[in-house]
Amino acid sequence: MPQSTRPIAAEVADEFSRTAKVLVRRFDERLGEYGVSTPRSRLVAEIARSQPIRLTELASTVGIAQGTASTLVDALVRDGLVERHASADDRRAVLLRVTEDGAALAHQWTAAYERAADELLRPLTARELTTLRGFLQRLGDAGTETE
Amino acid sequence: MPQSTRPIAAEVADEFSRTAKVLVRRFDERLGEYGVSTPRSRLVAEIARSQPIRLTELASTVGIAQGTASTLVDALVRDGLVERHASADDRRAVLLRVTEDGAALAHQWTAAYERAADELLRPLTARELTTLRGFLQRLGDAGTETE
DNA sequence: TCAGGTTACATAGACGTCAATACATTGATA
DNA sequence: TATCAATGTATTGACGTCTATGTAACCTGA
Repeated sequence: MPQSTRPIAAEVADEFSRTAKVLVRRFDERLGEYGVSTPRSRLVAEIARSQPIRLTELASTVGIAQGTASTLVDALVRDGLVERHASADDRRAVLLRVTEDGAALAHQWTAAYERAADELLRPLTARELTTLRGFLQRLGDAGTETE
Repeated sequence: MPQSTRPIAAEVADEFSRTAKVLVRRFDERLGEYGVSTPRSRLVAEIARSQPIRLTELASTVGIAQGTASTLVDALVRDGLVERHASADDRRAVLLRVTEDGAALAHQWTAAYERAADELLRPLTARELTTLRGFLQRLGDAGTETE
């Protein structure tokens, strides 16, 4: 009966894609109650945590392309949550900071993000979460290394 | 030293998002060599595997919204890889089948997809992959259940 | 038989994302 | 100092994705 000739790796890839989409959707639902999308929330949180931070560093920390970060930050600046400052050292660089409004919202959104994470990942025990984090890091790092 | 006041769940959520993006990107690179995107490849493969299949069923199997599936299938039909047939039973329904060309490409793309999966998931052992699959299923299923 | 709710699909508009490109600045080298 | 490659951002065009909505067909109960 089991015609599972489908390789385990392919199955995991399928499942990964599925689960990633489901989780993204649920995160967006949770954060949507606060009137913010997940990407915006993550960007503001990261800027608040590491300010002042360069655009490129922000992009790589959050794991998005530099161009994407540029566009998203643009919207945050338009909304008055983030400010761009020229760097004194390097006039090409842009240093990002949150505004007062941005800081307040960042605080609120970070809490909401953490609650959502806690809730959505509840099916796994703390021990399993640690294992999962290890798996994810190994998968994400492979190929990024010194090769 | 460790100021890891950041909850483990939030860290895992961050890492999940990061890794998902990295993997998606790498899959696209691999499959791009065959002139196809990952979503297109997965759709054609699933249609080939389960034909004739309804649009809605296809969408839920692959884990995308029905409207998205509709748009993507549209492109596949335009490219002559997939055909839409009216269902005899239910005139609202659309039954999807691959064309001869589609079947040939599906075969090739499925192989490429499986090779890519095997390669990208190589950092984990077979045993770990099984564990990971279980984690993913539990995360994805939670909330979808009989509640 | 027909009215109203449900289901299947298509379409529209918005968003996040990427790669590729353009531009300004920097740094290293001749 | 003049030049040229490398670096930091912004912009552009394409794609996959979602939700919300529209339309047609189905089904059920009076």
